[in-house]
Amino acid sequence: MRLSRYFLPILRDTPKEAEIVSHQLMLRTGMIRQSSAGIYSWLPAGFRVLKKIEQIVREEQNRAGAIEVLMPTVQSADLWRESGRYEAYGKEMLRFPDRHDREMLYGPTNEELITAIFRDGVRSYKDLPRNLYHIQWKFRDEVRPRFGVMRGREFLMKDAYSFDLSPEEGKRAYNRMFVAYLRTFARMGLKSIPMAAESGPIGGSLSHEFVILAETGESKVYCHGDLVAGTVPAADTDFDSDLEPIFKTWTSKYAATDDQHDAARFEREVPKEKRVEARGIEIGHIFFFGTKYSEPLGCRVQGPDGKMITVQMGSYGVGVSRLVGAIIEACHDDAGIVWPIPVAPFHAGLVNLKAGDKATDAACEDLYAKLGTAGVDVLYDDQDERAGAKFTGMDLVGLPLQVIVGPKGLKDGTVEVKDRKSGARETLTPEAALAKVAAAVAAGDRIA
RNA sequence: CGGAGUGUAGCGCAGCCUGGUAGCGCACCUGCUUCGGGAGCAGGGGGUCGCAAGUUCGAAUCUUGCCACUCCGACCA
Repeated sequence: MRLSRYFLPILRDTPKEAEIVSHQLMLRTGMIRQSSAGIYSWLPAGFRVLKKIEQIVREEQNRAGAIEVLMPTVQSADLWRESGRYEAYGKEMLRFPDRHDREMLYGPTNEELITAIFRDGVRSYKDLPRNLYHIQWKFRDEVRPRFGVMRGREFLMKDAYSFDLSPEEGKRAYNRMFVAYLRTFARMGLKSIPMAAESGPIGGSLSHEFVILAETGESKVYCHGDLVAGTVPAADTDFDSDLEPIFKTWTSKYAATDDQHDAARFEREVPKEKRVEARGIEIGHIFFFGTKYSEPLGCRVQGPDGKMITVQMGSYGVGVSRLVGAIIEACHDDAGIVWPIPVAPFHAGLVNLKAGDKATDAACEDLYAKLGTAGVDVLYDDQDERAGAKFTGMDLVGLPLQVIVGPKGLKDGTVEVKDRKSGARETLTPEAALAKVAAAVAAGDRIA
């Protein structure tokens, strides 16, 4: 993409409504604009990041055997009456009548709808186990939205729902999502920690929150230090195998959110030097809740003995839009965002230090074409303007690599490659620069 | 929903106390000079001062009501 044809409205000053760094940086780098409290438009750069995160989530869901569907944002109140949640949900649910005065709502979650869909589509125990997910906008009319996309009213969420014949099978489904989540967040450059959690209004018995540590986290968390550097299951993990050992490894050490924290147990089980007390951002939450929804909604299948079996369910959420903010909270420095390669809006910036100079333009055009061919997403700063303003823009926007091309270097047949994270610069031939960037991008898409 | 604040150009702000018809920095447009890391000079465009009512000869400024947004708390992916 050429900057001269792109829409990247950068702000030099920080808008005053933004309190936390991710919100400030998202506004400044032209990723989002607020349209009303807790509701945002995604501008091109932000939308790219959102889509990259969404795609990683999708790939790992698919890898774990979940099947993608798409349910609507607007739902009818009827189903919610069946589950009993229409009254229970309260003011967080946005309700409105349609033209026939039917009661409608903007979905805050989808347990009811997916259960009805699944119920109406299966008859036999042979149709289980299944896990259906979708990635769709949700709306929860929060009393107090804040922190930009970290706590908006409208947000993009991946929610998966598992259907099993027995609690034991249900636990296996839970484990599959548990492992998928560890991989999902690791692929985005995050160190997520599963923590015992309260199941809250969704209900149920087994629940873990996936949390990343960040100063601006909303809640206090406590865990064993070993969990921060835990080993993430590899891509070739067999999701049909027994994943309980992986689950045990990750849950045997102490980790709890504030509301579940047991100070005495923490001190008993975790040696002093390993105790981590920090703030955390919740980026995923998984629940096993048995028949809480399948029972009232009548989601049953016929078993081999001819008897009806009420399906065991779990639900598994990832805050996709929240992750954009969460990643920035975890990955930034004084100069701006430092994107992990897999979620960066562009892998690399190509900077023309002297647009209008024939040799420089030609070298840039050549590199631009070749980087594209090599599978590198490039933002090409081709603007015929004063050079200075561009570079800090690249740093602010946080592109992982920058290829800097100017007449002086070209005299010696070289360009510069700058690494955003370390700030290191290397003087290379254009061919070597191309190879280096392509290799870095390929390496960056693997789990470290 | 309780408490506290803020609304003046795209962003950041001054002006309001002590009413006289709007200003600064950045951004934007034009020209010239510049050009290896957030350029300089000159010229210029853009605002019914959140909305409404009131007071007044006259309201960004005073009064009242409303709306929006932000922060702290309670609540939450």
